[in-house]
Formats: sequence, structure tokens, C-alpha cells
Amino acid sequence: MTEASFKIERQPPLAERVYAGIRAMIHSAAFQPGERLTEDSLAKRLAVSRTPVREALFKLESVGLIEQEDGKFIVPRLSLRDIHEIFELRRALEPLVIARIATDLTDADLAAFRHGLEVLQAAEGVEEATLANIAFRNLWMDRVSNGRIRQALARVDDQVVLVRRTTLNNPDARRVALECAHDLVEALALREPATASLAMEQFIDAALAFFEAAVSGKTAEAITAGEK
Amino acid sequence: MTEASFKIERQPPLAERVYAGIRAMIHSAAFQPGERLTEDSLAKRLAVSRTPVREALFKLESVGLIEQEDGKFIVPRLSLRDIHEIFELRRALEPLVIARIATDLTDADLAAFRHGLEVLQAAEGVEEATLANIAFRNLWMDRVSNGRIRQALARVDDQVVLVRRTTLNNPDARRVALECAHDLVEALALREPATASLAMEQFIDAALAFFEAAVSGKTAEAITAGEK
DNA sequence: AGTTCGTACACTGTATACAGTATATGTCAA
DNA sequence: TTGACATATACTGTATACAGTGTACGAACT
Repeated sequence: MTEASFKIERQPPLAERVYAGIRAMIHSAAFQPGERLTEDSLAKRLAVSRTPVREALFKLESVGLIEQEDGKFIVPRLSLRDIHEIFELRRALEPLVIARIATDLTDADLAAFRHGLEVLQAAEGVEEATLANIAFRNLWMDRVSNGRIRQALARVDDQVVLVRRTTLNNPDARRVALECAHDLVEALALREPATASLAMEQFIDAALAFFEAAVSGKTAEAITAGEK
Repeated sequence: MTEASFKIERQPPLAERVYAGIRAMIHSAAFQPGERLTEDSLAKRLAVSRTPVREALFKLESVGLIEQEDGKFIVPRLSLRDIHEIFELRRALEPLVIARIATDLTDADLAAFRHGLEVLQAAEGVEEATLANIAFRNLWMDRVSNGRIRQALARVDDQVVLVRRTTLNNPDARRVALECAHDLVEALALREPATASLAMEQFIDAALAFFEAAVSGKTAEAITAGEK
């Protein structure tokens, strides 16, 4: 038994890797908002057949990362209305789950949060800050015991990603996010559900405010997108 | 211009019809919980190729109507835990949206709700009651302006369907559901968000109670499923 | 009889071919 | 120049073929 033999890793289906690939492209803004994605071009670009690409596209659509219109797939232009929708859903779910987490929190969990916060504080530059943010977010999302709620959150998250980059470019936003995360951890430490819930609401509201500022203030393009 | 020419109705893709078909089968309990669904057999049964069936299966999986396990699709056995998860999500979203609806309610909306309630009262038998219930539910779900929340609700609904039949077989459950619907409409009539929200919570809690009773009291099979 | 190996079968994953449809381009006539 | 029509092009929808893999069943060996 010289070989590592515990994990029999079957490589994931091609469709899944394609999904991850396109998802990553969208995350890194490889496509223009509103750009059309055709099966053929993606298939050629990724050197696979249309079939897995097609499957990946449908899955991306079901998750909300792309939109379908008469069978044509396009990268969504998030309007201000879309952003409000997303944040309304976040406000419905996230304070609730964080309250639950605050109730069930173990000391180990708390330590993990404190560590996540430190990483967040230490992060420099956009890339690092983004990663730290995602890591911090995962910290509590992973602790949601209700799988269906976790899934709903993950979907929202996928959409948020579409605009996150915009926000985190702003140093002010990063600073505020850090403060909010700090407050959140404090609240968790108290193990008071109501306080934690409130902290999360403030976190979300702050994020929304920055998104709005970024959208309405930024470029003419972004503004017209908001009027859709 | 003798022909009706407004709506150019292109018939929906086969994959979508297959999706609807399998969905309907699941709703009408055509499969055993835990039963495996293979692409070939469904394709033959529906007289189409595997391709649209495959697409439909993936979509069904993404919606949560079936599960995937090592690439094999199976009809889920809902455990008690699953049911709790579903209802927790409902409790998070539905009171919130009904509060919003209560705020924005027009007189026409109210009339529609009153009519839906009458239909519900007039319904006799399981089939009719089920239909009336769905209709009533759609009444308020259609009035959710936030498309993303509506989508999240629709997903939950799809899962609820998996067990609804069990509950509505019970005349007591039907009676209580009617009462709850009545209270809900009353609350809406007052246009008091908080009252409506509360009424919805009671609606959900009552439904959960009946589900639990049905699962834990009913058959040995159902009980073991609950222990999963 | 039990265990192990091999073979057949059943399915999924992926590629590819073909058909139907919308869209763009160009040509001809008014 | 403009409008209508025809043709070409690009793409999706669906079917089918083929490969790889897990699984069940049976035979041979111990």
C-alpha cells in the first residue's frame, strides 16, 4: 500500500469543467455585459464539442449567471433594479442565517471567524481583498446547516460576483466592508442572534450603497444599463 | 390580415416539454421515491431521443425535483430533515413577501384574493382542493415583484409538491388550510404588513405540522425515510 | 461451497451529423 | 434611393453513434 489509496478521484465530467471555466471567465469579466455566448465559439475556444458546452450554458442560466432570450444566451447587464432584487433577497436570508449561526456558535467557530477577520485586515490590493472577502463569506456560508438555504445563498452569491469587482476597486468600500465584518464578528462573539442579525443587515446595506454609487456614478454605460 | 398575427407562437423546445412531462409524472407520483430515472427508458417512454431527456433531467436536478448521485438520477426520498429545511426556507421568504404584498395591495388584487378564497371553499375532493390550493398560492406568488425572490419561491414550491398530495388527502388538513387562507385574506384586506406576515407564518406552521404528522404517523416506509 | 476472475450488459459522457429557423447580405425592380 | 425578395450564413434543436465505465452474473479454480 505504497500508493495513496483513500481517495479514488474520478475526474469530473467535461461539462462540469466547462461550466467552471465559463463561470471563471464571467467572474474575471472576460465577456462584455450583453455579449452573446454561442455554443460553437465556446466549444472551439475550449476545444471540446458543443454538447458539454451546451449543458454548461443551461446550468449557468439556471444559476442566473447568464440569461436566455429566444434560445440565445447572453451575459446579463445588471440593472439597478436587478441589483436591488439581489440585495432584497440577501436581506431576507442572510440576517436570518447569521442569527442562527450566532446561536449555535462554538468556540472553534469563533476562532475561525477571528482569523478570517485578521486575514481581511491584512489584505492589500484588490485581488487579495477580493479573495479574503470570499473566504470570509464562505466562513459563515459553510456553517449554514440548511442545505436548501445554503443553495439559495450560493445562487445569490453567483450574481453578486457579477458586480463585486466594481465595488472592491473602491478603497472606501473595502474599508467599510472591513468595519462591517468586524462588527459582525463582535456580534457573533456575544452570541446574540438579534445583534448579529442587525450587523449583517448593516453589512448588506452598506454594500448596496456602494454598488449604487458605483453604478450611478461611474460610467455613462453603467448608468444606461441601470435604466433598462 | 385575417389571421391572428400578434403572437407568433413558436412551439417550445422538446426539452422543455419533456421537462414538463417528467415534472408532471413526479407530481402525480408516477415514480417511487428512490426510483432511478434513466435517460434511455424515459426517452423510449416519451418517444424522443436521449438528448432532450438528458437536458430535462439536469434541469429537474437543478430545481431539486430529482437528485443526482454519481451521475445517476433518482427521485428523492424526502426525509423529515428535508421537510424541515424546506419549511425553514419558506418561513424565511413567504412572510416577508406577503407583508410587501399587503402594503402594495390594490382593490382589484383584493377582489382576486377574495375570489380565490371562494374557489377554495367551494372545492370538493382531493383533486379539486389541490388545484384550488395551487391557484390560491399562485395568486400571491404572481404578485411578488422581485423576480429573483419569485424564482426562489418557485423552487421551494417544486419541492413542496413532492409531498403535498400526502397532506391534502387529509380532510382536517384541507379544513385548516382553508382557515389559514381565510385569515390571510383578512389580514391582506386590512393592508397591515405585520398581520399578513403573521398569518402567513401560521399558515406555514400549520402545513408543517400536518406534514410531520403524515410522515411520522403514516407508513413504516415513510418513517424510515425520515430517519435517513 | 466459497472466492475470484472474466465477460456481457446497461448507462452515462461526448462527439458529430442533420434539420429547421432566424438573420444578414445582396440583387433587382420601381 | 428605397423597398421587396432571394440567397447565404450562423446558430440552435434533436437525433444518433461511439467510447468508457461501472455492475451484475456466471464460470472456473481452490
